[in-house]
Amino acid sequence: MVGTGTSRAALAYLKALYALEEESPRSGARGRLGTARRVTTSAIAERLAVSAPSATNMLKRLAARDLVSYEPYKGASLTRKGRAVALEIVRHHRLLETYLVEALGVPWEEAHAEAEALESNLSESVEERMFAALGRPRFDPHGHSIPTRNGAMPKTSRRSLWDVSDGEAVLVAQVPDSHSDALRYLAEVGVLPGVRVTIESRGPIGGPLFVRVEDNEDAPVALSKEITEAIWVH
Amino acid sequence: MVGTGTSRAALAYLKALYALEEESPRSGARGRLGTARRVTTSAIAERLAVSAPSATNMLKRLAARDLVSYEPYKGASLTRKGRAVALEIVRHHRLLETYLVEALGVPWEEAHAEAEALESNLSESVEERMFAALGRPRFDPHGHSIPTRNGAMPKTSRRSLWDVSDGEAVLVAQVPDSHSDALRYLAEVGVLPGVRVTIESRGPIGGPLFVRVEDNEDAPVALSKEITEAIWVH
DNA sequence: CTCTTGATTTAGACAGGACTAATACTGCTC
DNA sequence: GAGCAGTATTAGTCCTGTCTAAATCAAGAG
Repeated sequence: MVGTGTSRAALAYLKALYALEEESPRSGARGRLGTARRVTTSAIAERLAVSAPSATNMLKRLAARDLVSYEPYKGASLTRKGRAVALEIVRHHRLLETYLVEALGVPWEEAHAEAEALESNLSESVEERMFAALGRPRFDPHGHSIPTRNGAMPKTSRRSLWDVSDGEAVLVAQVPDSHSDALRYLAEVGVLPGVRVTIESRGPIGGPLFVRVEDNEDAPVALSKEITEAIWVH
Repeated sequence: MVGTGTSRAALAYLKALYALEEESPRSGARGRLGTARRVTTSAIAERLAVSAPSATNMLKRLAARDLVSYEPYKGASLTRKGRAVALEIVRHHRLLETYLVEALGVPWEEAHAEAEALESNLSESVEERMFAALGRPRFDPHGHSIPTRNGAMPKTSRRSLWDVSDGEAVLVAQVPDSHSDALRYLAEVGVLPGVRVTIESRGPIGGPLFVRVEDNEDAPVALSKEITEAIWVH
């Protein structure tokens, strides 16, 4: 299993922390080099649908095990050790998603939840077999890159579809993995990783983006600000 | 996942209870018809490597949820409801074992442990997909029959190899699924489900059984009483 | 019928996780 | 620099599951 001796719940916190560190600060090209971006207690609590005190409580325990560095009122961040565990489980998750979709035909939008249920009990040995069976994939079905076994995470584009200017054509790199309704819709209109899309126009301030999908003669599809912010392109 | 709302630990108890009910009483052709064979607290505790008080405690809680019928000092047995949950998880377990071996090439003797780790988080949907991918198998790699989805358990032979008389030839129906050392050995010498074997001779009282494996010109293999008692034939 | 022994259960603690209510801190505004 | 709003943390409970030590039951031996 993962990060031996680390409970399912603790792993969930580490994973959430990892995700929040990744997505949040964009840190405006600043704050790189060890300036560990701290994540607030409430952000974690919200992400895990747990009360704030529960989060505080768990963060303190994870800190005691040197998996996160936590300073009261200042938020938390993963230690090197905690990051390794988080990456291990992210790898499990994404590999499982890929396997479920590719090998077992699980629908795209259900893969995330199924993988989440299984990820914390997947052994390294089975993981390795799935990895080989899939041909050592580098991306999961949503376009997220799969960390390597020794915990290296390939860099990916961080430009969101929302930030693309009108008329520009870009390649979809990744879409979110949760929110199955949204995923079902994206699959339906063909906005998938690897597909080229062009911004046709956009509605008034904060309004929807009208996107033309390659090889699709239909009317452009309308996508909300929220979803286009979560779609990354290059 | 399984038996919704039932924790991993509780499921382990139900599964153990099911296994113990199955293997124990042989009930000398008597005690059929509803005479629910009661399993002792200590048998469960031993099986799960847990203290006796822990077992008592859990049995009481399972009884409160109407999953087992439990009477102090008299042992416990599964209720209809508990049996259904147990069978569901047994199905998950055996299907997973089969899948791991067939589809992913996990070694025979490791399948049990890997399946155990995953079984309680397998959704019905993924289970169904694995079942279909395998061609709706009826037996797992150790020859145990896989309960149907609606909880019916096909009857199997209950004659143990130990009880076969000298010179008689029988077909191996099933071998145990745990004890990887023993399994590795059985695989090595070719004593597998579906293989025909003949009892050559047996050592002095309680001594090893010497078994000749079909199509194998080598010397007969020696198998202990313990292992031959756990191998079922027809 | 009583005693002894071994299996079981009760009692009492503890660790992990989660919650609500109450308190304390931080940082922004004036 | 004081006040306030909002965020975080502490306090105190609860529920699972597990353990050890102590008490209790059941059943066979005499």
